[in-house]
Amino acid sequence: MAKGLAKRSENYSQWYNDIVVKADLAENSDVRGCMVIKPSGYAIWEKMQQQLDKMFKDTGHQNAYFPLFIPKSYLSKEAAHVKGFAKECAVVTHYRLKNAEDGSGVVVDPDAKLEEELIVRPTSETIIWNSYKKWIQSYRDLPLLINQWANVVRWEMRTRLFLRTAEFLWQEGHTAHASKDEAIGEAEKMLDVYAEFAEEYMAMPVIKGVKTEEERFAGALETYCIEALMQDGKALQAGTSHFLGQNFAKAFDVKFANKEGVLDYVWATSWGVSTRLMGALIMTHSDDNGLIIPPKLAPTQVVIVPIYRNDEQFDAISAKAEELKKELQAKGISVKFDNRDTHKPGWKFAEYEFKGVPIRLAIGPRDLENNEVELARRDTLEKEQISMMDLPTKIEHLLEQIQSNLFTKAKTFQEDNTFHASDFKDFKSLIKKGGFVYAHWDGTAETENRIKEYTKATIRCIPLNNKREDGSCILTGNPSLQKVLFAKAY
RNA sequence: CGGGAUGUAGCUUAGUCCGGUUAAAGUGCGCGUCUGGGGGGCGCGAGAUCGGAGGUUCGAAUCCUCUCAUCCCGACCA
Repeated sequence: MAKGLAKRSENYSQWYNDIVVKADLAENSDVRGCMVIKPSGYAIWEKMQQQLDKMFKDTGHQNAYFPLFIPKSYLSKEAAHVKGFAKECAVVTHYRLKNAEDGSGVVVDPDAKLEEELIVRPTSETIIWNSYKKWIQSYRDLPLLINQWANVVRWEMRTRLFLRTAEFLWQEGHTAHASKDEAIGEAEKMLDVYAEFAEEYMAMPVIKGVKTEEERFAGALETYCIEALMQDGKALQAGTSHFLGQNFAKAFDVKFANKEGVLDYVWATSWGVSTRLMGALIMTHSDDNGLIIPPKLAPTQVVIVPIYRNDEQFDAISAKAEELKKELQAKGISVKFDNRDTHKPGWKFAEYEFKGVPIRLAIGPRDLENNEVELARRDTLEKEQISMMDLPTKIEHLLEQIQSNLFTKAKTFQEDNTFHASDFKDFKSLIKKGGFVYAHWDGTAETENRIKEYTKATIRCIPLNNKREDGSCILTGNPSLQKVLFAKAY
């Protein structure tokens, strides 16, 4: 086990925190609830961004940027929306500081009070729809498919690095459509994009579904989500996509003339994923030896560590390593040759293992003599001596293998920890154990809340393409048409 | 905002109950040296006005008062 890292089995949340801090991904800042994302962590986020951005563009979206500050009056235009966010908004009330008269520093200048307070965006629906009103007049202006990469602020009481922070980074897509069906199609399409990203790139299996009314986004008619299962048996919502109906169009008076010249409100969607995905990535794959990053998101996929006793050996190894590095780079593989003389090989091994680099190559004098390298893979911790012959091709294939192995492992874990409850007693013990639990539910918010009260478990989603099966609610015994997915959640 | 706790070196902490030389350790940092195939050994060194203010005392990290800050548990949550 890695030094200074808690074991998952003993203290899961300590383990998570240790990984984030010791793998140098992020740290708490002096600003309560806010984090500093360090270079190692930000590099992974950039890989995620790059891929998602490409997928958004491939599905016809364009990036734009809207203001950080939202006039208070905008936020209050959609009733359900403001209700959902009111309790966690940061508010700007003044625009100037001045020197304190007693010389103790600066104070807020009471003369610089804003006419109307500005809200630091918790999400941007309102300010964006205020613009859309000006942009949309005709069916020819539709669909409008916009995404923005931004930071948002939600004043959380209890925060955890990446999983819940007061300020976080995300993307938010906001689209406008001429028809209801098209908007629903868009929300579903983006959910598919998220699911594909999660499974193909993060190697994290997810369940696609819709939220119950209780769990729905403030202002949405339907909230779609992808839910993932973490190693401690708790669920994590990894992405959401909302069908907003005409709620925002009505609140901001966004109408368009259709082909017949008749005015109608436009139909809307919004969808987002955040730096919370970093938390999901960490908790899906990592082990008691540290972080594990799937190759497709690893900023460094291969690291080469030289082992030597003198300058002569170092020079010979460096020449070989540089050559190998070029060959790997030619195949689009990101490589780091760690030629620092300030750290020893053993130290470097531990370091890269902890930081989750998928493949490590060690080259020493013995290897050079035999035309071999020592190859260690992070996912299985296996080490083997392999010939330099065709090494780049072997590594290329191995990276693909590691990627698929991580997904398979996570998928197996998810399957092994998915259960079906037959009655409430059964349900309680399954939930206590952790994992996804399918159970019949009578469809009422009241029952949902009572179950939450008794067990702390919530309905994560009603899976898409769910099997219809008649049954009776585990709590009330009332008729139910299908089982829904319960779990304790982050 | 209710309940509980803690502030001592960059970090983690001991010392506080029961006041007494120059405030201790691990880790990290710097230098030297032996080293180098899994976080290495040895030696030397820098680094703390003990959260802040006031008080009690011959003497305060330690006792008292006030103050500031942070953390944990609850209500809320991408």
